[in-house]
Amino acid sequence: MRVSQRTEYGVRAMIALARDFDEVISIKELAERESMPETFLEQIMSDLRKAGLLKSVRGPNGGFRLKDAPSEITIGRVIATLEGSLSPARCGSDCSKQDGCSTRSVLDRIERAITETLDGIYLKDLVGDLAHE
Amino acid sequence: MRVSQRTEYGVRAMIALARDFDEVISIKELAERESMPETFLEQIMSDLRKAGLLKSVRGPNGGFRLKDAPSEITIGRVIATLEGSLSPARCGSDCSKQDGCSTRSVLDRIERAITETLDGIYLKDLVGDLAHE
DNA sequence: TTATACCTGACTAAAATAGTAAGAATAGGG
DNA sequence: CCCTATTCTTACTATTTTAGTCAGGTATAA
Ligand code: FES
Ligand code: FES
Repeated sequence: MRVSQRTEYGVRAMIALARDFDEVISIKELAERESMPETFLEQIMSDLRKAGLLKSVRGPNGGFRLKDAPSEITIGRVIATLEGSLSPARCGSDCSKQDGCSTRSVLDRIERAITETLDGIYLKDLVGDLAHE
Repeated sequence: MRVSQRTEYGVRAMIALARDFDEVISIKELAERESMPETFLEQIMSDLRKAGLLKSVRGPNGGFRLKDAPSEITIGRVIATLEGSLSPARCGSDCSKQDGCSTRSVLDRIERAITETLDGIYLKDLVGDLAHE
């Protein structure tokens, strides 16, 4: 049930952008600051942009910035985007056997707990923290 | 952040044993009932036994039974055993950078939420549910 | 027009997962 | 005492996922 490295990078990138959310920061700069692999980060940023969490600026002096204010983006939204979903279940919400499935009822309760927790944490709540490799 | 197949099998096995917790049930029987791969289940049961969740009986008519009553075993204990821990963090609790680490503070909050949720669910609460492949 | 940076998709190496297989140890029944 | 059913232990293998790399294309400021 561990979170992927990819997700961790993404979260750290979002927090870094939240730190000075008025500036446009390039992938190169970001990767250096947070010591993350540049081309890998590129993919991750692309997904976050497609999900509507980031705005990108192309060309020289281009880069990324948050689409919304750090006080409006929850970490739940970030992780759900990167991880695909917050549910630990192996089968989708369309699984035909859902009804009365014991494993599912447990897994769904986990999802609810995670969602409630993470929807209460905003990027602005984390900008003061350090970012560690 | 998905739970492994292995963990799912283990949970289902525990619930099945909770259904008639006064009987000794063999791996073969269990694997058949729940349609799980027999030799894979064998490993899982072994771990659960080593963790003190099961008692085993060797020889003919042997098998497994719960060590404690279904009203005393939480699903949190089961999953923590199978999964190693309930924490989604990538680095252990001994990580030197823990202090003020942004990712960590988020991940620790997730762990707390999961733990609280799962420590409130006992095997006896799930015996009524069906088990699905 | 050129350098900078995002964008895209295909590719690869390593690690984790999901099993299989083989045999040793133990215990009950004839 | 032997046969058989079962757990126990370890080693191996195939598949999938993860974590990245690489090569090239596209937009844009200067
Ligand atoms: S197997 Fe899909 S919900 Fe239980
Ligand atoms: S890197 Fe281990 S706690 Fe942040």
